Amino acid sequence: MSLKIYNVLSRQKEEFVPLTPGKVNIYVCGPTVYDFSHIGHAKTYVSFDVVVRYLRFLGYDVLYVQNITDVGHMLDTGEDRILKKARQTSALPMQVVETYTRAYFEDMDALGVRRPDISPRASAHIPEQIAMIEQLIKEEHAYVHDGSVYFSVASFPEYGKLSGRVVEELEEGARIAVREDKRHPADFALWKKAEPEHILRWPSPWGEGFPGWHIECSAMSAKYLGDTFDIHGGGIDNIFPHNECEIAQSEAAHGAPFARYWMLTGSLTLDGIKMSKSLGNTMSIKDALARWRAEAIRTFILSSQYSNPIDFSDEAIEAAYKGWQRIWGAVSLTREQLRHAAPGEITPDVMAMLAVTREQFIERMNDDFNAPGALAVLQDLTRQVNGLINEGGPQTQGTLAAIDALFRELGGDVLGIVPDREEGGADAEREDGLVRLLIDLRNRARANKEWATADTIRNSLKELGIVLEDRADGTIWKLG
RNA sequence: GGCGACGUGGCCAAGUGGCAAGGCAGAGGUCUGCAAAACCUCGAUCACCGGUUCGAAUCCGGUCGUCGCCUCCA
Repeated sequence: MSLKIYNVLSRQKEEFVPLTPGKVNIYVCGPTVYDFSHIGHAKTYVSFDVVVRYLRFLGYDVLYVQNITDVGHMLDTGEDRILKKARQTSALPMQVVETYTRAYFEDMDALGVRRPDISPRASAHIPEQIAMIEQLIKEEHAYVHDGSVYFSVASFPEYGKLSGRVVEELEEGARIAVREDKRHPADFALWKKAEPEHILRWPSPWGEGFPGWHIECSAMSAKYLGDTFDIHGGGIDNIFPHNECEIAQSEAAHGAPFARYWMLTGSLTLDGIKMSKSLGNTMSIKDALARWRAEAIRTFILSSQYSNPIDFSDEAIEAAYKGWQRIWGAVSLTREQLRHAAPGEITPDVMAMLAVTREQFIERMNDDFNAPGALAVLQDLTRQVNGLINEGGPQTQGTLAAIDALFRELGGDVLGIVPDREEGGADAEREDGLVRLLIDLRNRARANKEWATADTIRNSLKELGIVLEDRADGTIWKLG
């Protein structure tokens, strides 16, 4: 069975056939760096992280580009949001940009999101954007008015094909501000003339100004991925106008199809309400990471299909965390057993079971990256491994190593929820040694039926976040 | 008003024509010094109405409801 992707452009699931066999070029709309990233960003970027990880798992040579918007993203007051932040914090605009770009990568790193191959900044691609605008003017898809340049929606009949919007209806909409300088209310800015107080400015054929928000994605995706590329991703909330404008600009300028598959992630609500800067009900990734470990957040996000909306709540993420603990418990148990397992080959039964698991996992992921289904497969594996180790007696090195390898491959490499080892930094080994020493002392007490001493050690460790579990074959510990 | 998603057991959620995955919570059991973990067992006619079909959660029509977008937002 081959990979199928739900293509928003065609509104149906399609078999994925890359432009160039074996290679996938993918572009995902990145963040505007004027504030800390929130858990909505986490949903989108964790989702695409898994998409890219899975494509690589399948053997594709993936080139993943994700922009950093550091200019041109305006508020409806006409003020650039980065300039606004700079003014509020008495900082230079590029200081603001640098601060939040770094914070964004820190957050993504902490969430286990692998970095894109290229993270181009809008401000570093002004010449490319100007060149593209000139091309659009030449092709009569854009016009100049008083130092600004607008894209003419009327010149591109397919405008609206992604979002299902119809230009005529937009015209009637009362919510689109009619600007004197636009020929059509739906026309959008490619280049804006900079007023004297606007610090972020560049020279252009039309005078000093700055690029419109949409053009960066068109210019930078073309530069790094080509006029036509395989997958374009982003959050569903940007389908209109942003994504629609990208398509119009790119296809009008290049005379070639833009992205072939459009994948858009569902929005995230917080306690049932849409999270937005204007409403003020946001939760930053840093806040979330202070309360839950990254794997719990990833598991929560991957518990529903990427295209569906999800609601973030304490109950929901707690349930996801408990579910993750089951998987992690089986992985830890496997690795613990592996420390002193007898040499030996993998048994045929286990080999067959692992092969079926791997097959089912791939089947689920091939169905439009069905991560929830893939998680269910890992839960089945978890149940079988627990049964095998707890009831099936001691397992050989070969068996345990194969189980561990499969967890690493599917849960680790693809989903990013099974770490190579429990975190603990440089002191991890020392900590492990100390805990094992305490376990040894406690077990001597238990042998003498000194239950009070044994329980004191266990309870004290629990307060430090270390949980002991007495098994028939020995005591193991884990972080609670 | 327009566009688009969605409504599956207490909660989350997979499943696009053929006996309804998985997780969380709950109940009972096994194991255990106790605990924890684990394992076993137990639960849904899939919002409602009508239609197509031998057969529908899945297709079609309608009703009700929730959410997102249309203005900055991943």
